[in-house]
Amino acid sequence: MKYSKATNYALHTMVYLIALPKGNTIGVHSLAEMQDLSPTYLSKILTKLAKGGLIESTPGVRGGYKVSKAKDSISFLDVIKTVEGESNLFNCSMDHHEGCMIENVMIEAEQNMKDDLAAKFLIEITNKMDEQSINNIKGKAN
Amino acid sequence: MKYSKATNYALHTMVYLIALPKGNTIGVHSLAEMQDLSPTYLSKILTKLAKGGLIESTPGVRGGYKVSKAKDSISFLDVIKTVEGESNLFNCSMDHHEGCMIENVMIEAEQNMKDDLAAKFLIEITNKMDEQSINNIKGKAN
DNA sequence: ATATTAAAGACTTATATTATCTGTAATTGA
DNA sequence: TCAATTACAGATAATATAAGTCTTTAATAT
Ligand code: SF4
Ligand code: SF4
Repeated sequence: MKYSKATNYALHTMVYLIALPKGNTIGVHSLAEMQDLSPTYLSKILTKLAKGGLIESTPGVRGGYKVSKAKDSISFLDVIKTVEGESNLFNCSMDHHEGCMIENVMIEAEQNMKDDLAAKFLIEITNKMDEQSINNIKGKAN
Repeated sequence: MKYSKATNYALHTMVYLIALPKGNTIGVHSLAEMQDLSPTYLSKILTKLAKGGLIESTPGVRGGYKVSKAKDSISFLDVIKTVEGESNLFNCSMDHHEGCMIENVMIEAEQNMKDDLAAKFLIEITNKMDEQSINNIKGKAN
């Protein structure tokens, strides 16, 4: 059981987007280049984040992506939920779920993780980025 | 990201083994039948649990499996760790991990889940099984 | 108009999970 | 000793999911 690479890419991308000056956008090409991955693949992930309401996009010349919420309000959980989906880590395929105690235990444990992830904000990561990286990103903004 | 079916099978199997009278063993055939799955596949999972020290096996006629620790000491985490392995949910493939703050956040969140799973014991599930199920298992002991 | 950008869908490839098949070794009991 | 029973190991196959590519379309600014 592992988080997908897509989650990794999404988290890093969000950190970059948060580092952008307010209102600026950056294209998927630059974002992919910084993470050394294919733009088309990252594009899918960005579309997911956009549909999830975390970022917004503008097509066309000088278009790109920017965050669509207050930068200090975006939690790790927000990103992970959007990319990985909402379903539970443990899901039994049987159909007599009512009152299942095994599921209850698993769901409760998972909730502890989620609570923690909901209280951790990406801006904390961005705030600790070094000056050079920040300037690098700003330089790539549209 | 999901827990594997193997984890589900392992948890149920452990509940059954804990329900057995102390010292009794039960074969993989019966355990698989109760969960409606292939004995050979379950066998692999049981071997893993045995190597992990949670259960012990005796081959040969009237052999089978039994728990190898105090029944009230076996936690959900014990089982999950044995089946799913020890690696972290989030693992970045880059090689500059030192002091990575993203990883720190993820690992800490995961630890909250693990702490909870380590405090939940399978015997609680067994204790709440109905009489009929318990007797069914006892009847299949060797 | 044209260049640039995101979005969408079909498709392929890679990887992990799930499952089966076959054979071997250990143990019991007749 | 012999036969039945059981766990164990390894190869293989089947399936599901994730990861990544390719191509086309649509929107936008200059
Ligand atoms: S008891 Fe719960 S986990 Fe077990 S088979 Fe039923 S629903 Fe699934
Ligand atoms: S900062 Fe952390 S998560 Fe990001 S690439 Fe480096 S090691 Fe991986």
